[in-house]
Amino acid sequence: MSLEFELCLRRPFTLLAHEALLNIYYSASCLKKKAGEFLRPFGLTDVQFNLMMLLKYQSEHDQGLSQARLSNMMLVNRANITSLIDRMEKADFVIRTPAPADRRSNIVKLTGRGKELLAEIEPRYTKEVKRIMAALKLSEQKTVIEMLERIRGNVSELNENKTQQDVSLVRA
Amino acid sequence: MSLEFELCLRRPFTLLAHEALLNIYYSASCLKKKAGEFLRPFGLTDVQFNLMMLLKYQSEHDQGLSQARLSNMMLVNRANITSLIDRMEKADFVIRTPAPADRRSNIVKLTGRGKELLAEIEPRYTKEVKRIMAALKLSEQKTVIEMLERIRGNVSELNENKTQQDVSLVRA
DNA sequence: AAGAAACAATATATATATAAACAATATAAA
DNA sequence: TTTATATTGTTTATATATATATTGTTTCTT
Repeated sequence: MSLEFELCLRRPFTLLAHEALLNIYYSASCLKKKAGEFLRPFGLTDVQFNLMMLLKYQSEHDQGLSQARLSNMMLVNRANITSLIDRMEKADFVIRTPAPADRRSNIVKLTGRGKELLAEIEPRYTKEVKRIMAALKLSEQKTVIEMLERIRGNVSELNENKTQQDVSLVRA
Repeated sequence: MSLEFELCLRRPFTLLAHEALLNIYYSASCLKKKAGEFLRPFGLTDVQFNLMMLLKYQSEHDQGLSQARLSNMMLVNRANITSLIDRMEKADFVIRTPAPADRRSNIVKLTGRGKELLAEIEPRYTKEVKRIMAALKLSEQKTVIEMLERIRGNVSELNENKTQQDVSLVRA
């Protein structure tokens, strides 16, 4: 269903580029909303779930990740990570410990309860992602990814939210 | 540049569907951020600009739109529109007047200042949208739109944020 | 017409987002 | 090694988002 229809617009878009842009934006909004509804019964927000997934899959041997690393991987401003972790720590999903090597840094890890909850949610989440994205064939999914990458390439050079360390880490 | 690279992930995605979903989500986030940076010098947020564009292009003969209509067209919860209009009214971008036909309803219109500002911003905004979306050929833009529509179709039947009036309005 | 249902705007509580500024710490450069 | 710069986490202020509840108002049903 077209955006024009979904948003009850009286007049069509005059610029295709703008319609495409708003489609990306609106689709993300729908997906985010859907994720929120799905996760709500588990007491999680989509952002919190995403953070837990990163802790599970992006940290070596359950070592956890620093708040700075998490914020880079999540597009979440460093300023938000503080309160986000605060809430998640209060809910006993994660724990925060001082990093031994760097006294500025905190290491965030999943708690037992966090791991259990994630184990319960993840298969259902994956199933739902597959169901929704089955709207596209695998080849089409690749096409969308590639096109979106091209668009982001035109938005800006590099996300300035990254540190030099991150950049070199990735280029390595 | 791949999401894996941009987010400095240590491990690749295991599920293509998930990678595609996160690409949509991340791309929208980048575009929103970019729009915010672009509009900031004019004293506007992306949401406020979007609202002003709707007032300009979606109301008949400058009649304005009700808050309810605006919230449907914007994906913004009705609860948010109140404070959004409050801020924009205070900044003299829009005015709110009671609807003559329905005493429950407010009509929102652009002020002179709002129109002037929009006239100043719009051509530059359009230029920037064109520049960014030039990453895709017109045929590709159509493809993206069509694919995203299919995905949204799988997310849910209909946005339950709409009133029956809106739905019938569109189907008319 | 009377009652039930729907609707418009508002208010409140919570959770992100943004930018900006800060203190403590670490690292690079001279 | 001192100095300059960069980084980490935090706090604050503002702007959306979500859900939920409430007050008028309108419309639909009977």
